[in-house]
Amino acid sequence: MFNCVPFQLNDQLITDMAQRITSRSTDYSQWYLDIVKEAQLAEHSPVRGCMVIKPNGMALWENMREALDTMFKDTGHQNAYFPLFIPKSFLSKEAQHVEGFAKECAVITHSRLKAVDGGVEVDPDSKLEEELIVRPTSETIIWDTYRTWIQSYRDLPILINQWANVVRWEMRTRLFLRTMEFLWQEGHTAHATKQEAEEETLRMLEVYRSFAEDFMAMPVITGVKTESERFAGAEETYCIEALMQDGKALQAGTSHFLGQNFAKAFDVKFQDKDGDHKLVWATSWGVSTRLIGGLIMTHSDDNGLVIPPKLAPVQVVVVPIYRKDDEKERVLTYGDTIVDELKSMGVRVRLDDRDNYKPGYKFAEHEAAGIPLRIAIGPRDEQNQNVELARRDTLEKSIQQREGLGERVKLLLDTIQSDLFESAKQRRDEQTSAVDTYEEFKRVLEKKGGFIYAHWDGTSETEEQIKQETKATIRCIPFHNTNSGEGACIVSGKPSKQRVLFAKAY
RNA sequence: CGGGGAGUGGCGCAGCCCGGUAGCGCAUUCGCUUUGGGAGCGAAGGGUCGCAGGUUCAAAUCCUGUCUCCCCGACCA
Repeated sequence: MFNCVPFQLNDQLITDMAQRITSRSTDYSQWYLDIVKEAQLAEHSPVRGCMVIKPNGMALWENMREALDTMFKDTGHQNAYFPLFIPKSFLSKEAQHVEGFAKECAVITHSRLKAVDGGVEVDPDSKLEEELIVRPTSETIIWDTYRTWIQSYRDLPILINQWANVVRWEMRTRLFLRTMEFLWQEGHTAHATKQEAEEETLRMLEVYRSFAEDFMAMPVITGVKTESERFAGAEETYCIEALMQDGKALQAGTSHFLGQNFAKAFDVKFQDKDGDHKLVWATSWGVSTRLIGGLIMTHSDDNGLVIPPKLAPVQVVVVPIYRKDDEKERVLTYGDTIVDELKSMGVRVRLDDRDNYKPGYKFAEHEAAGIPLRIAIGPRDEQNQNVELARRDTLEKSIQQREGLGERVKLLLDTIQSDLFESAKQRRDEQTSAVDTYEEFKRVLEKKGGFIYAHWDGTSETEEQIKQETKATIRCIPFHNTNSGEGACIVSGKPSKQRVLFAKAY
């Protein structure tokens, strides 16, 4: 009997959950902020638009970073570091680039403060001859450097990645999704041929797709951006697009084919085998802490965050339950054997032996933090050589034998990882529609949201009109289009080769 | 930058309309009882009420200015 109904919900818990469900359906933003807060990921900083990433959030980012870094190195890349400050003149060398970023740059104009009755003010005498920009992205300073690194075809390709922080002075910010300062990686590569650079662009897009789906368990659509959504200075921008639970799209990563734009702007040439001097071909690609936002909005439920096992800083938490000192000793010793076994098998496990919280509190806390698996052990479990295993994703609980626990935990973590992906994918597919008329487009967007496949005539004018009238944008022209086939543009009626992917986006 | 809301112990809030020297819940510390779904009781500590002016015998409260945060738009990874 005990094993069948080990716990009971109390009134308070039911009330709390009801309130949360209500708040989520009415205000997704608040729900998102609650998750960030309860999972102890980040908080607002005293500086407008910035955030303090707390240890939980940083541990998650570090795991993501490590997985990505491994993938970058496996594809032949190396890490390097370039300056935070960029001379203002660099930014103006590539015409589209300056247009794209000029409106959101932090500018350093002075180098000193001076004390003035109790406070400080900017010393006017310290005005810089040339202002410095805090990098919004590093193409310019990197290509200025590449000029000195590249002379011969033997110097190519250069395959470099940088982990850094960048600043974009955004008008409106949201934790993780759009902060003024954010952490990211930016890859910058230089190649001898166009083909090589194009291959690199797509190779890195595939790395991002694989990371999003295999590690984050976040299904994405890969494709190419339209001209108006293209990165400032790129010839072609490829992206991975994810769909959040509220039906809005999130651009989760981009990979740009930069052509010879930056090589021209910074005069980066190499002497080829044939003796000719040629301009270098370039790519850049990046993902940011925005991915944490994507992770939260893809998997979380009303009990808090859900982290896929591959990325979870703690994969399994062991919660001991006891009344008296002799029970405590027995249970903790029992717990130690479990922790030792899991550790030896490479599982990231933590024994929560804090004495000042009751088990119920710990359960709720670990659920909010998104730990994939919980093992609860009490005196009876110790006696019967059992454990109670609880999955974070499904909230299912079961009694398991102690014997062979390590193997079962490893299997279960794998199962959770793939189940998370499958259920996220199912959710996304349910929120994906294909339409043939503008009326239907508007109706679906209004009532259901999500991804909408529709025919488009390929012009920026039509794209802009749809954006103005519905707030939906073309997320990408997908590579693998299950809704392909020719048709007519939903607005202009002109012929269209394939449907493109629309959604309201973050 | 436009529209709306809000800044009061660590966190969440009440008090403001109608000025009179700051209160509640959670958290913290100590004690006892507890521990299988966010424990109970008792006691204690902690706040120049975002900031700067002004009105007044007296300002969390009224007036002016200013900064910040949240939500909705325009911009963006």
